[in-house]
Amino acid sequence: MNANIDIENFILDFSNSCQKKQKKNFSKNEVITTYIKNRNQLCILLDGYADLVRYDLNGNRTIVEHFSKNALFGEVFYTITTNNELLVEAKSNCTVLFYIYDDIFHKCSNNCKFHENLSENLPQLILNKVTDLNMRIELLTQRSTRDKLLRYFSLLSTRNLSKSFELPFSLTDLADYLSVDRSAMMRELKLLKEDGFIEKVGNRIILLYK
Amino acid sequence: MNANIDIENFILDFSNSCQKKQKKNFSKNEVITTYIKNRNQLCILLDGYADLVRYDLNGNRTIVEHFSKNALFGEVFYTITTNNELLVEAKSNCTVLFYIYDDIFHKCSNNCKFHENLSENLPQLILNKVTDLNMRIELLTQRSTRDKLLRYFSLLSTRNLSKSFELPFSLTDLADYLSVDRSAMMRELKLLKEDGFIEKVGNRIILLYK
DNA sequence: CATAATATGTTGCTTTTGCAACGGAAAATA
DNA sequence: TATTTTCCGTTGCAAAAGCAACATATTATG
Repeated sequence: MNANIDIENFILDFSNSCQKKQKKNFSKNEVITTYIKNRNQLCILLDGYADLVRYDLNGNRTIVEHFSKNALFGEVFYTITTNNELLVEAKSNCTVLFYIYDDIFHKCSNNCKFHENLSENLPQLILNKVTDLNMRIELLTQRSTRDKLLRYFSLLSTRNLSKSFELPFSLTDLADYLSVDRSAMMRELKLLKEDGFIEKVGNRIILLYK
Repeated sequence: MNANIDIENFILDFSNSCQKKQKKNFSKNEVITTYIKNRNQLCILLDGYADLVRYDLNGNRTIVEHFSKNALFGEVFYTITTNNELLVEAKSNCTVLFYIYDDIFHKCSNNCKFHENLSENLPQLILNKVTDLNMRIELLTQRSTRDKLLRYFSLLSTRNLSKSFELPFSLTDLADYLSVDRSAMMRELKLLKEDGFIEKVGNRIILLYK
């Protein structure tokens, strides 16, 4: 998000040199990849939206991360310790670059342009991921559904530089993202409207407080 | 944790060259640093234990991260958007290296050994942080206090390669780490004992299931 | 060692959340 | 366009979690 690097050029080089990579298109709702230990797959979302989703043994679905253009994902970011399924699902038509690495920070033997760019830009991209994850943690540590909603709305408001913004999720998915029950979230959403904190027009939220 | 880099040597060089850094000692319960926007401070915990703690407007205390030897912290990892206080508190006697950076990934003009090592090792250290944060998120997305406890215990069990392990937290702090009410957590802990899931001897937990 | 401070353990009560179920709206698909 | 599927919105009831208060144990500290 706050990357001051030339990601467009990076992506371009990423796509045009070296062999251990592959570009693929996906339609909405297709599974882009699953996280499997030791496969060493790194992915970049070139276009579209996708979610990292976990299905646990109780049947709960959790949206672990929400990815948009230029997001990095793959099991390199994950220490896989559970038997839970971890899937990346396309939420729109997507273009994804897959890359299999030996050592993620080392240049390949070919000394190709792609790897030069990768090792140059990867640290900053990963740092961006850290700040994203820290924001996610701030959301999840809110103690009530109301606080989670308000914190999330405030975040979107800041990002959009406006008190009025579109939700990037369906309400069903928002509940899975905040890790709460959908009907309980709907109830809280209604209370927030009744208490004059927000207005909701379709998929658009308008914050009414200071 | 899974860093296959020579962190001891890194730390050594970190300590012995270049000027924009400072080594300090802290006693238990002292505040090591607070997160302040745009100060560009990066810290490495050379020794001891420390917590990143957030105090919110409702008076809740949350342990955002728990740091041990060689952990990286500082506002570079954080997009500070709230008015909440973010403090790093020493949980034992600590030695901390502070470093003020201009551009975190660029070598300084001196071309010193410290910066050479920093830019070499930082990416891997940050990647480790990502995997830590992802585990933290997995914990926090558990839907009940029971599931949070069991997930956390399972994690410690894996780390210690044993069904029996010491808690690195007081129970009060554990509640703040899992983002739940302490008394509710104590109740759940009792139920876990009664239901035969765990045994608890002082600060030691023993897992009794498969 | 005495005393203060902090942590553990417990409980009754209240509030919040989850669960299950349903009808209607909207969107996807044949 | 008709029909199926998914999503939205709601509710009653049950379960879980939070709050407040307290007693006891343990740990720091003068």
